[in-house]
Amino acid sequence: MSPRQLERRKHLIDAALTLVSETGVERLQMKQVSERSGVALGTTYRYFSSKDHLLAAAASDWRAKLMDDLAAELRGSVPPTRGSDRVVRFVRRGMRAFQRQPNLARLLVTVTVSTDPFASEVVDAMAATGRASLLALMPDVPPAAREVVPHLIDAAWQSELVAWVTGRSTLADAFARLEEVIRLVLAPYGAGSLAV
Amino acid sequence: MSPRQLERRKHLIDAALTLVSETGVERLQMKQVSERSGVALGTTYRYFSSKDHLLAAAASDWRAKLMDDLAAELRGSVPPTRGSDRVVRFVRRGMRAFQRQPNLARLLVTVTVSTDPFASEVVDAMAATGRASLLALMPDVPPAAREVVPHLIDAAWQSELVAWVTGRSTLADAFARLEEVIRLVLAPYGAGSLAV
DNA sequence: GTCGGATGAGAACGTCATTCCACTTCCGGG
DNA sequence: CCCGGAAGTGGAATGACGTTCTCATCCGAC
Repeated sequence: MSPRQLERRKHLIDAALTLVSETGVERLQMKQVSERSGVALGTTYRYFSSKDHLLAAAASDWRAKLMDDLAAELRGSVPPTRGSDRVVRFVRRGMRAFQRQPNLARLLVTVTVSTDPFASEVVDAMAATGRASLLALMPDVPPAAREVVPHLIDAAWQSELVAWVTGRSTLADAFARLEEVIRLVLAPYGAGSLAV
Repeated sequence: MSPRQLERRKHLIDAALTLVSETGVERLQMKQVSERSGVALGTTYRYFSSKDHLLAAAASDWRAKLMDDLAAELRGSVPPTRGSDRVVRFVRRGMRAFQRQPNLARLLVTVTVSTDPFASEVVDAMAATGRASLLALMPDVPPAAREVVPHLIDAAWQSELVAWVTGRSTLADAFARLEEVIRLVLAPYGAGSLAV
């Protein structure tokens, strides 16, 4: 892919993200994306074979930025000693980011349930990095649980995200439940850290 | 609502469920529903103000039947003593039901992420009954955890359902992970039951 | 019976995603 | 430097639906 093409691709994704964050996924039209990005509609389809494909790419892009920001943000502050606090803090910041960009949060959900194969790949990749980030925050969890626990927290997070995005719960409630889950799941491993 | 009208409503929902299970949600057309049910298209919209509304009603209906079947099925066999086994067995049967009706499972997911207000209500109600069923299977969980634990298992279940429905994992893998989650979460409360 | 709301049957409308067309513009190999 | 084909442009055309509309007919309450 030539630099020129990479740039076009980026413009498409940026335009999609801008438009989604402005008006929501459901009102996103391919024509708008093409206009806003300065790429012809037909060409758009040369880069992304379908709207779902573009949405998945855009979601992935945003999510990557988000994780970078989160990592940087956390690095800048003193980490709490207790494992569960670290995780809770991480999740709280994640939720805040969603709050700032509700339309992009909804985009994430849309892509998560998309049956487009590319979307599935992207979602898998996102889930993997998410679990890795969580795992990094819980060094005291024993090997036997290092697979399940992050998976579990990720699932709970997804679930709250969906509940919030669909208007079934407030962000505060969602976070509260999520925090409860985290504390419950990490409780058995917290003692060691406390002693440090 | 007259009996006549209740019947029409039922026909609409049945037709929707039949068509969805035959061809999948994405190919479901309102026109087909109207033809298959013998209710005029315009009338359909008098009963359900939108496709989402109809889908939500249909999903709710199916899910209710499903839960009844599950309850009956479980009642018919000897319950294992250990709490986590009971829950695992319940979830396994649930998963099998999804396997039998993948298109309806997908319908469930579709409705779960729908932003239609009626859909949200329905999803909330479904989640509540699901949690109640789970809770009934874990009598040894102490009061402090009787809210979180079912919630947690439900979230994990949702998450696996989505992963399966979108082709990100096989049903076997989904169930295996789910079982692991259940055992992990219920481990602290299992001892008492074992002793019985 | 009679009248008004409900229904049937299906045409008509409006909104997109996706594809096509007729030209330009680019770009790498000769 | 030149040329041919690939890539891009701008926008029209297509096709698929969800939703609404029309109007003739039906049904139940009075």
